[in-house]
Amino acid sequence: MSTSDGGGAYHHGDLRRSLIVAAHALLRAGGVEAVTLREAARLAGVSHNAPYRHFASREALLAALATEGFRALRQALDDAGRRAEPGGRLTALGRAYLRFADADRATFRLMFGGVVEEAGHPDLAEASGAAFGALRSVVAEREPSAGAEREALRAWALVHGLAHLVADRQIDAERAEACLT
Amino acid sequence: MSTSDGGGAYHHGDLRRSLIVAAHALLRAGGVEAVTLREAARLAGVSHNAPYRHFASREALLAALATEGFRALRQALDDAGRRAEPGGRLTALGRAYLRFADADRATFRLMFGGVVEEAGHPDLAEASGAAFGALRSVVAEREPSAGAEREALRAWALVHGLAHLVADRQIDAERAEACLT
DNA sequence: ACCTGAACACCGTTCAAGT
DNA sequence: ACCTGAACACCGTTCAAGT
Repeated sequence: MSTSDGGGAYHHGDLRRSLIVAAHALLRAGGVEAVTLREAARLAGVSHNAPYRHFASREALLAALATEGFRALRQALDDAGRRAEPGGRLTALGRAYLRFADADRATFRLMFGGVVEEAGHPDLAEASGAAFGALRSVVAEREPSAGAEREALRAWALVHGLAHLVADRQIDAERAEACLT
Repeated sequence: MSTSDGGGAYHHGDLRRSLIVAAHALLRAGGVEAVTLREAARLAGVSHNAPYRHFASREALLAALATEGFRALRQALDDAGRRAEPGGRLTALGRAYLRFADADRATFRLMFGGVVEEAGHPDLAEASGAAFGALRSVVAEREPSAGAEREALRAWALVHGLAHLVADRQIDAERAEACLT
């Protein structure tokens, strides 16, 4: 009801969301360093100070972006896993992982760039844990033998490394996908 | 002669180097966002404007840090390759790569974080190319068969992914090294 | 609750000088 | 050549108000 009642007094039914959308646009366009509270506020049409009602600091806004990124990644991994036959599940998840990195390089880098530390951002830690959990469980299901943990870690690292190389434009997404077997 | 003649008029025989050292300390202590020209100048004992004699912009300073990082990485890879027997060369390089990421996480992230683009920084592009070349040549020497390119890329991605996981503190360096076989 | 304007200490960058 | 001080437009963050 608060979203569409058209009241004129407050600009937004959901300023928090507007700020995240604006910040995401800034992130995609110019990387982390282009994400500023003041510019996000400008894009959302509010004063430079309004964001503090929703984010305690610039880092909190960045943490929210990273959190959304991990949720989207987890969603993509889950969808890929559901659509694949059991035998091809790991490859399907790997492809989804690589496509995520390729489609939103800036967010991928924010998620893994160390600018926001998970400590002190429980939502972020939870979202990141959930995304890794989705990947790990599928890896584990394919490697139930002895030495499974090491093989699971290798598979994870391979996908993760390929994703970084894709995000850094060192290789293109197709070559990366061909490495998944 | 200019380094130690103790002339009092100019603070430094090599302000450029002093600034890089200062910026590196800032990078290690607080990540990319903590690297500012003004603070580096302060640490070097010069006015906030002096750095512009040596770096055209903040990004140029960051590019210099990344360049030094790639040179150090290349050095570490070369040393590791020289010390290893031919059969264990790839593993040795992988270990050196992981140790580099573990020892200087912030620089590793700067090198691969996308904040500085290689285009427009030829020194950086050259240093990065040289480091990758060292890795690639050893990978290629171990995989001379058909499908070699794909296997080389897999090996590279594995090491790179492990290094990122180490830099992000998702796994520790020992577990990562155990994955190199 | 949610928003605003003024204020403070920072930063990158430029300019006009000084030796 | 190399350095300085003043200046400008930004930014994060805080404070005192307004509805």
